[in-house]
Amino acid sequence: MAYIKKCPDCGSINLRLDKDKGEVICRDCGLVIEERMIDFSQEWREFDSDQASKQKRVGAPLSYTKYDRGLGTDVGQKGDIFQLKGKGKNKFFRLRKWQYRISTAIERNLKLALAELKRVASFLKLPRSVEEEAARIYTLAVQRGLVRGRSMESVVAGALYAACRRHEVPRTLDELSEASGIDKKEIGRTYRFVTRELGIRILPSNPVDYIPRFASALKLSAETQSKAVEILEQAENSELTSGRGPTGIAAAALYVAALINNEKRTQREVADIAGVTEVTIRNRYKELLKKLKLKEKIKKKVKEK
DNA sequence: AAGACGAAAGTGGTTGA
DNA sequence: TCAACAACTTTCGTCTT
Repeated sequence: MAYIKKCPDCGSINLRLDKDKGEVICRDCGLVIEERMIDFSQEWREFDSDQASKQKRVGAPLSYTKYDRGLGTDVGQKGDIFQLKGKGKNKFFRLRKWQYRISTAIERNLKLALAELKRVASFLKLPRSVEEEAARIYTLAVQRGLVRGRSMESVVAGALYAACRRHEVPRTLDELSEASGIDKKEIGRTYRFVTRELGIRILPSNPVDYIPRFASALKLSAETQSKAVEILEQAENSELTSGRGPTGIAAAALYVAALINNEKRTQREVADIAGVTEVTIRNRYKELLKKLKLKEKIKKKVKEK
C-alpha cells in the first residue's frame, strides 16, 4: 500500500503484500507491518448507474467503526511448531507473545476510541460516510503508532475533522472543539500531524460548502442562499478567494446576498454563526463590492424600498 | 441607541533562510 | 530554529440611520 515503503524494524524494503490475509509482511525479519488492510480502490470506472450496479462488489458490509472487523491475525497455530527447533522455537514464542500483546492493546484502544468517535459524530450530526472515513483514518493512525504521546480524544477529533474535509461537509474547528471538548489548537495540530503522516491529501475547503449550513442557521431564504453561491462563484473567478479563510468569505457572500434580497441580517449575526468577527466580514464585503461591482445592485434595491 | 465603519495593536500559524 | 509575514481578531473611537 502507498502508505508504507520500509520496514520500521529492520529498514528493509523487501516487503510482501498478502492480499488474502490483508497483511504487509517484511520478508527479511517477518514483522507484520500492517494488518487488516482492505483495498478500497476501484480498478474500473462507472459510466452509468446500470454499469455501476453491475460492477459493485458485494459482501458483508465491513465497518471500520467496529474495533475488530472480524478479521484477526494470530501468530501460528500448533502445527507450525514442529518445523522449528531450539532458537527458532524461542523466537516463535516471543513473536507470538508480542503479536498478542500488540493486537490486544490496539484493540482495546480502538474500542474506546470508536465509542468516543461515535459520540462526537452524532453530536455533530455527521453523515455515516464521514464517520466511517474518520474511523478508518483513526485505525490507520493507531496502527502506525501515531497516537502515542497524544490523547486519544484529540486524535479522534483530528480524524473526524479530516474526514469532514474529505467529504466536503466541513465543520469548523470550533464546532469540533465544542463537540469533543478538545482545545482547538490541539485538534489542528493532530489533524495536521495525522494527515501528513498518513499521506492524506486534502483539498482546501470550499466556501460554498459552508453556505447551506450558515444560511439555515440565519433563517435565510433559498433565493438568498443561491444568490450567495452565485456571488461566491464570481468571487472565485476574480481570485478573491485564494489565501483567505473560507468561512469569512462564505459569511461575507451571505451577508451581501441577504442585503440584495432585502433579508438583511446584521454583521454581528452573520459573524457569530460563521465563527468569524465582524471585521473580517467587513473586509471581505468591501472586496466583494469593489471587484464584483455589486454596489449598484444594492443601491437599486434600497431605492425600491 | 444600535449598527456600520475603520484604524491600530495583538495573536497564532506558515514559510523560507 | 528563528524571523518575517499574511490573515484574522480584539479593541476602541467615530459616523450613520
